[in-house]
Amino acid sequence: MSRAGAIKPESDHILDRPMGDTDGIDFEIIELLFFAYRDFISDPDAILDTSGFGRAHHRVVHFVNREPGLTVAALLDTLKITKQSLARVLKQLIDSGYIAQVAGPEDRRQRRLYPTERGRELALALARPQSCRIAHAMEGLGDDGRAAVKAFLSGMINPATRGAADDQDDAMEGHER
Amino acid sequence: MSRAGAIKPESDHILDRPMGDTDGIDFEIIELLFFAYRDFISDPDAILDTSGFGRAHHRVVHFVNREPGLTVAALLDTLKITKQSLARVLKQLIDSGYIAQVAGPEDRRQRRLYPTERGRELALALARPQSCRIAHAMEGLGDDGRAAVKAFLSGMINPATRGAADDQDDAMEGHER
DNA sequence: AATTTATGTCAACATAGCTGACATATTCGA
DNA sequence: TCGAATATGTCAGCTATGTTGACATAAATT
Repeated sequence: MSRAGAIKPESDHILDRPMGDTDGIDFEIIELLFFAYRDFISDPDAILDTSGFGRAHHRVVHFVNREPGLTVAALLDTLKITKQSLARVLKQLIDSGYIAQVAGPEDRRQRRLYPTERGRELALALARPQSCRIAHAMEGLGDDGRAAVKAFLSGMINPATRGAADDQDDAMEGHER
Repeated sequence: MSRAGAIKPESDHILDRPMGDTDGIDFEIIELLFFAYRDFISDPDAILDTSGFGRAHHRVVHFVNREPGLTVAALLDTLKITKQSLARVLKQLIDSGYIAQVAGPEDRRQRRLYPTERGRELALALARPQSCRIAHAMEGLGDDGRAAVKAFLSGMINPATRGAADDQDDAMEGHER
């Protein structure tokens, strides 16, 4: 039924020329990023399907393992999702024994999040294929090429976010946010 | 209620050491990719919110503009989603006048997809901030650095996908898939 | 004429995001 | 010390976007 009407829309100003590089836009990198990221997350996705978890769980497990003891607020800030959204997956991860909560030593309102051994194993299992993929993609590159990749990716990140990401080796204890 | 039980799970083997670079895993790039991609799609997301569309629409509009006349089957293959999933957003885009369908000249079962001027404008508007972000991230890099970035991103893509992405300038007419 | 192909469509479901409202425990400031 | 602010949890419902399975139609192929 929608068939007959759609056949010859000659009035609709149809364009048949590809949107190309005449517009000064770097479509190549845009598409490379799309495909690269899609395949990049397909590796952990396959593992997660087995465990009954999803990408949301992946992110939580990852960051809790990267910064044991981080607060719920800090995690929310990193993930940029709502607490209701986090609550769902976090509860499952705690109930399944991948993550444990401990009341904050100073501020006992806080629930600091720690990985269990099980949680650590999962995080590592998820990171491994991604690391392999990265290593493969870096294969042909020299130190300067690798540095360029890091500089590029850093430059893609918003300043506010970048602040947190750059300080990945700092504890930043004392002012969570 | 879940409060009392969660405070002191000393039996649970809690880990307080960050999952670090002792495991031979490149967590830095993993996180850079996560943040970079998140911010990368936040630009078009903001525009799409205005139009009442979402990321799914973005992808469809993008690829139809990049390869006008592509078939539904080819688009499904690029996006790697089901036809039912595509149908929803495609219908909206057609109804709103962003994309037009034309029966295939040779095989009239095909619905070849073309952008309208409106669709082209939307695709460009969505690509522009992404291109700016990329240009900014590339700023400090020389030609070799830029080449390294492209090589890296290409290397991150699965071979099957990479085939299609590499041929982006080919018409590939005659064997859609 | 029968089958395969390209596409569309209906129905039901899952994941993961969202808003809004409200509860509880704890800390902090006046 | 009391009231406000903070950190977190939770209930209820909505949206976007993916999934599977089943079936319909038109056109091409054999």
